[in-house]
Amino acid sequence: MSLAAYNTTHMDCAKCKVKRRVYITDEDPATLTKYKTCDACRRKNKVYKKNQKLKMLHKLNTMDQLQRESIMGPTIQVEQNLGLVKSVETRPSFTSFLEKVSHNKHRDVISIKYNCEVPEFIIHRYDSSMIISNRPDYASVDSVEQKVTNYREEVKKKLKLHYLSRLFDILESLGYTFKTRSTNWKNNKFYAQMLCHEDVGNKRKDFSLLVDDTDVPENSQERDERESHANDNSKYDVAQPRNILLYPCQSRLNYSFDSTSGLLSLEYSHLDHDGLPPTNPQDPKSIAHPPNSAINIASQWVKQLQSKPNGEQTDNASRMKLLMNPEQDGSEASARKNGSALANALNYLHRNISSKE
DNA sequence: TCAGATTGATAGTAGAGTGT
DNA sequence: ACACTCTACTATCAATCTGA
Repeated sequence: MSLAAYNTTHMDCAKCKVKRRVYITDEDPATLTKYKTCDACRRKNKVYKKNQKLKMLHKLNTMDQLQRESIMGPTIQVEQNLGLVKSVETRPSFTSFLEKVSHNKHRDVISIKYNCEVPEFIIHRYDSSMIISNRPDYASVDSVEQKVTNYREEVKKKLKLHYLSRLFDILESLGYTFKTRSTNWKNNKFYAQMLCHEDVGNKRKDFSLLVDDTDVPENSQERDERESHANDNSKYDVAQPRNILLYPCQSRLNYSFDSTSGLLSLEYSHLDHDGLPPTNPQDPKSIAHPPNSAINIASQWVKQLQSKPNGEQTDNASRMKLLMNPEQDGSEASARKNGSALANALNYLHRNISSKE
């Protein structure tokens, strides 16, 4: 489209109704077709939205502060700094983060966080233009890739050396070992996830839990077949029990590093093993998955569906009713079993909530 | 068995559009 | 000016795969 064509447009701004013209009401010709409002109106709206957001955040911050004060009394001034985000300098030190982790010896630790800007003398910032522009003419794409790979290796090494090793040392003294679950680079950011070595969530999900042990097939041929498969591990790839106890400790150690800004953030959660029921390492089915885990919920559903006596027909409505209210299935033993499981789960939940208050 | 990579899902956020 | 919805994008997390 020519400039003249743009200037003869009859499109009005949906907000201020001014006739829109390229380079007059709209700097970029593309915005004429992309948006229904002119640059000025969009700018104005953007400023307004930003102010609204700040107001809202300030309001929430004030409400949160009042709420906390009503419960715990006035807190120290640093916490209620008007700036919504604490500056890096006023944030808690890494040592105080480690100190909070150290409490995990006798307490559950839920979602404690640490953020900091890693000094440039520890990890230099990633700058793709530097890598490419400094590339000698003879350099191949491979060598650029190699530089990126080297940089990433360096990041991991330095994070480990300056931060993670200190954290692992504390965890080791508590008797906990965290292993890497996954790592991932995305848009110059490094994400990593670690889990407690003894966390049941760490282990392969055993979907045989969905079928109760007691559900041995009546049919002897079917039963023999199942037993023969039970010994055929290579075929069914069943997780072998190892000689360690497992706990539903809901562990979580996530950290990320922004290689352009140098920002490091860590988040740690882990339930104290002493307060958790250990599982029998010889029996994979004894693994106590957390009550709200998908596998437990699914398992409960399957059990409920299977709990009806053989041959008894149930329509969809009554089956759904049964799922919504499992205690009414008429089977006393089943009700007692499920009831106690539910009660245990609720007690466990309340114990955790009250321990955090 | 493990670390690391890949890929997909999802929650959160910013910005545009529109009506009052 | 304000409130609301919708959409696109981003950050983060989780599942799965692969190679050592």
